[in-house]
Amino acid sequence: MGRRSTHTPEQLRGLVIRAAHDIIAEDGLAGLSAREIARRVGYSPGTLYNLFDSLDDLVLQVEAMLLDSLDRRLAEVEAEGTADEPLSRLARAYLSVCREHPKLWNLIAEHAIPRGSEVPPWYSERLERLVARIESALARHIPPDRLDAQAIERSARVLWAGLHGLASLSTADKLSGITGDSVEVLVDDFVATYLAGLRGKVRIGRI
Amino acid sequence: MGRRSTHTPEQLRGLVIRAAHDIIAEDGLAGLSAREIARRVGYSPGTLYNLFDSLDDLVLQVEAMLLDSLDRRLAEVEAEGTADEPLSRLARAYLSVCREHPKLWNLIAEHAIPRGSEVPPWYSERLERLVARIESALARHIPPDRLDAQAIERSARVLWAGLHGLASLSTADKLSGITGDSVEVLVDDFVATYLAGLRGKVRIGRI
DNA sequence: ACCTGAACACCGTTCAAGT
DNA sequence: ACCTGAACACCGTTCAAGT
Repeated sequence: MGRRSTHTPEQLRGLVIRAAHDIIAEDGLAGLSAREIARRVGYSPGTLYNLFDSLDDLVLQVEAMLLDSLDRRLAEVEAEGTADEPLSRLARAYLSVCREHPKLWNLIAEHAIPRGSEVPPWYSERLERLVARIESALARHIPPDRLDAQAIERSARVLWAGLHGLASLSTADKLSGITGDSVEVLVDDFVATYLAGLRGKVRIGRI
Repeated sequence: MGRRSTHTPEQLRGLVIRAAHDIIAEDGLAGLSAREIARRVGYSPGTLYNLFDSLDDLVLQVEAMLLDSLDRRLAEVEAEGTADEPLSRLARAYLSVCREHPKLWNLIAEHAIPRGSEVPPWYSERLERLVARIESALARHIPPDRLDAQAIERSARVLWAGLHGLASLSTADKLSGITGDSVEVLVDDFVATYLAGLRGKVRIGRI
């Protein structure tokens, strides 16, 4: 056996990442295996290890792809400029992405950092980009002279984490409850109430 | 081979659950295997399947144990009655439990429902119990005549999900940021600001 | 009745051997 | 230079066979 010129390394990387993406979308992370990916792309399992350090590394690449597509979606929504408050629009867009592909999105929720290592910088940067979108939407809600940069960053992180928690519990079906408010209602309540609290604080100069 | 009278079935169940608990605390869910558990308790792997339907079932039992111990911890805190607001105390207690045993706690965050099945009722009940603690703490913050039962349940769920998101992202190290507010600061901000918003709404009769 | 251990159908990962 | 496929050390789960 030997070299095949059918795919350049970049093409092959793309094929492999897409195959992994599809498997996870269908069967979740549990359904993913190096052998199954190899089967789908028509190469042997060993070849994956020419392209990626490990399966964990490959999964991280899929996560990066997802974060990028989420970011693009949020950018679209930001550009829309409908009557709604920008933050609610962001929140609802985020939620709808999670609900369209729950198994894919679960990756970001469930994937703890592999063993002893750190979150790679390119991954953190993508998270930062998402938080930055929330920050800029926040800045349009609160007069900037009333809320310093650190307070905005803090609030943006709280909003991001809250959305994450709501989406995460919702896709895991751990948020049902008796009265059964939908996640959408909970997200709207969260954003509106937190913002109301923030405006109140700004008004009385507590920040 | 054959029967051993060294342990009653209940004792053995307890030993197995504790062994699984310990393995997860040390190495995370990835380190768990039926064979390793069997090794630690000194039985063969097959024996586990006399006691549990599957590894997933066993893991769910560990989660139940964790939710119970979290509930006991919150009950203690509730009884304390220090000067702090009860909700902040609950939130900080919850956070400290997560931070003491991040790998164990990650179970609850990362464990999606196995394949096609539902969350078992005894599991949902335990989640309900936690949310109920938040509800009763909330009721002490807001005059009950100003906030109906459904609104309290909604707010309790939002608070619970927000805490979950903050704890989850924090243990996954995905919340770091530039200015580096600690999770404690973020949790305090979340609870205080959301509550402020809630009080504001109550005051102007929006609910 | 309870427990074992071999067996089945899988894994992730490595690496000599091939083209 | 790139790819294979056998090999290694693992999995979860089942079940005939043993006491």
